[in-house]
Amino acid sequence: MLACATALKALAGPGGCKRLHNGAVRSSSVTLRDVARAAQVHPGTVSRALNAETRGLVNQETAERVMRAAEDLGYRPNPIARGLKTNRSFTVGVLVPDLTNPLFPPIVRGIEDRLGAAGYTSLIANTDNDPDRERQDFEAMRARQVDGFITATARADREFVDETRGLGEPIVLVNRRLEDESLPAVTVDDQEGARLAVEHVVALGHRRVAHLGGPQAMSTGHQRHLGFRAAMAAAGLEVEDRAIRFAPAFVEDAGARVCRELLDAYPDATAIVAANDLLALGCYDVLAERGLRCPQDISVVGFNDMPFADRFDPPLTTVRIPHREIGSAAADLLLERLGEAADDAPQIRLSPTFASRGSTAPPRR
Amino acid sequence: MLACATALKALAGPGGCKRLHNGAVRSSSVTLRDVARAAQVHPGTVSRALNAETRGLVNQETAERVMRAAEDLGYRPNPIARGLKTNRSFTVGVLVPDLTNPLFPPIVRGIEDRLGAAGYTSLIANTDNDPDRERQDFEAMRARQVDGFITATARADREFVDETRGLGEPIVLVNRRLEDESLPAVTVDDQEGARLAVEHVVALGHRRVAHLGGPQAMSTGHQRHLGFRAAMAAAGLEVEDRAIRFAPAFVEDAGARVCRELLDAYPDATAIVAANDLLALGCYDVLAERGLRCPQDISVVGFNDMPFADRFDPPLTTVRIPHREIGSAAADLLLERLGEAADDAPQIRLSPTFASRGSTAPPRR
DNA sequence: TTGTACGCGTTATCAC
DNA sequence: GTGATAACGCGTACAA
Repeated sequence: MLACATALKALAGPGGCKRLHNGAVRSSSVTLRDVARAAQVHPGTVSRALNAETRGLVNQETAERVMRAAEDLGYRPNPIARGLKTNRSFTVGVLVPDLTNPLFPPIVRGIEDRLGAAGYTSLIANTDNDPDRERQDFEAMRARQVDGFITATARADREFVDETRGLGEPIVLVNRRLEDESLPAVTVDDQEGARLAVEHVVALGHRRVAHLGGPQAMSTGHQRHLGFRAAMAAAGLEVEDRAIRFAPAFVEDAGARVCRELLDAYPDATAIVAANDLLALGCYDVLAERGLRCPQDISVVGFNDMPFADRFDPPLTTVRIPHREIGSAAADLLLERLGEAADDAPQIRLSPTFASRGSTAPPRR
Repeated sequence: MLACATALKALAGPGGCKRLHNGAVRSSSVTLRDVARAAQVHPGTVSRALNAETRGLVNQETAERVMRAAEDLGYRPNPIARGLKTNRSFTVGVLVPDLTNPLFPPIVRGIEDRLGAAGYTSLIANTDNDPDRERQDFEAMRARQVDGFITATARADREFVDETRGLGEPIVLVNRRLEDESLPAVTVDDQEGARLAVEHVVALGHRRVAHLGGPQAMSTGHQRHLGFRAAMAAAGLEVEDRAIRFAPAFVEDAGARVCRELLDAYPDATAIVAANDLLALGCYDVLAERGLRCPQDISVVGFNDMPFADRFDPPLTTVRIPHREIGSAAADLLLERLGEAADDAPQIRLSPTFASRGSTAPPRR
């Protein structure tokens, strides 16, 4: 008996063996026509019978015969061919800055799980926040006929909007929003989150609270900054200019660098509200290098509740966001738009909660 | 002037506007034929001219004319159509148990970056270690005509091998290997890693060393166990049965549960070599709940050096593996096989290193 | 209700 | 060196 694998290799093409030695059926390349032959009908009929929406057009028992044949042969429609005809690939592009940033995996899973349940596959690309690379990924995905996009990348608004206009594919923003709210977006309520953070340290007795902000070109950085100011004002606390510094990126070393500036300019701060957990970790490093203890000497609050934040030393007090739900909500938004082109741009804001842990304590000074 | 976006929506099909008001060229759907028309040649010629491998068959200046026309029109070859003809999708399927497990993002990035550079796109699926879901993802990817697979999932060998046989697409294992080494695999040298861990604690003076092992059905769990035994023997240390327990999964709560059993059975252990960082974190929890201090009362060693392991309390001493390189090596292996079907099955073992941090110290008892 | 025929965008195999 | 033509697998008007 000729081994199936060998036969396949010899043929080096489609139409290989359909039955393995164990009797299991394997669709190496069984097409619509094969099913048609088996069911004694025309390929067109098979197409109709197998497609749920057109099944009504075909005789009940013919349909059943076809479906049984398809089942027997292990027929799997070829999405490539289907897409060529229908201009739909049932694929969506997901752009994130960096999958190794712990913020994104849960969001991506939220997206993928929801999209997968709806029969869509997601293509993931990491842009490293490089506009060129982002553009490139974008084009590559369009070339692959993705039906839509979900993006968590952060490009300057104008530029992004310009390139997005006239785009055939719907696009949903996740964990970021546009200033003019012209694109559907799912984020956490960043201002609310910042308020939770400020209220927490204020309740502990802090008065001299600093803000280690994120990039102001990103909506998260900007909104959290606004939220910080608003909450401080609401608490009747003055915010000096030197109490606020912005990191150019949401990464640890930027956080450390800017934290040094912040402490130099505002040495009597007793608490730092960071715009992001990684920035907060940068603070940890600076405090350690300056012999300051956290939380005894200075309290630190993060934002995002990244995985394992409760394992840090000290366990990070932080604003908790529903990562997974953010992803699935974005997927839902896109799914709606994939069906029928909508021209509204819902702005979904999910509520953050708060995780009080070991990096905050009442001030001693 | 009619807005382009509106026109597109009205047409609701291909062949929309090709030029935006700003003069930028956008390929809403410019095809080979459009280029052919523009360059005054036959579509076939365009195909040849644009494909690097067949370009030699076409006149130098004709080729240039075609390429310029393609450039001008912003032509992007449609991979769908190409795939239909060539039976290649330039897509590979990547299966991981769970992207939110911090071990995988760096590996996936290693894979994607390498694959992307070679013009391939990767489809990622999370199986949650559910065999049914894995099978399903596998089939879905085959249906999408992926050219090959890279999988980090852990299924029982036999089953997996059976379903893999006669598969047209090449497959590469990452971070796991088959007992019989019948499939190409890239892993770290797990036994070597376990040896590093054991030697470290032995050098610190530990004699009563316990092993919190991983699932023995997984090669990582199994190999690390073997490595532990071998290293202990090499150090002239006896390993009692009660000094070893296996967790059913590489997750924190399994680690905690089994760590309790381990400590109950072997209360005078002074060091625990865990098969994985998450299991080590489970140990942290149990030590804390029993009032034992780490490392003063008991030392703990992890495996993987997951991101932020140095931030834990205490900073986790662990075996360090080159996550990213593991991914890119796997991608390389697959890339080789995508070109020409090879029937060898290289077993690449990357060397682990060691990160000595705060969770280990000399024994006090 | 079902068969026919064509087209989606590309590549491959022929001629010329 | 280039053009014509036929596929690839599927969906879908249109005809029967």
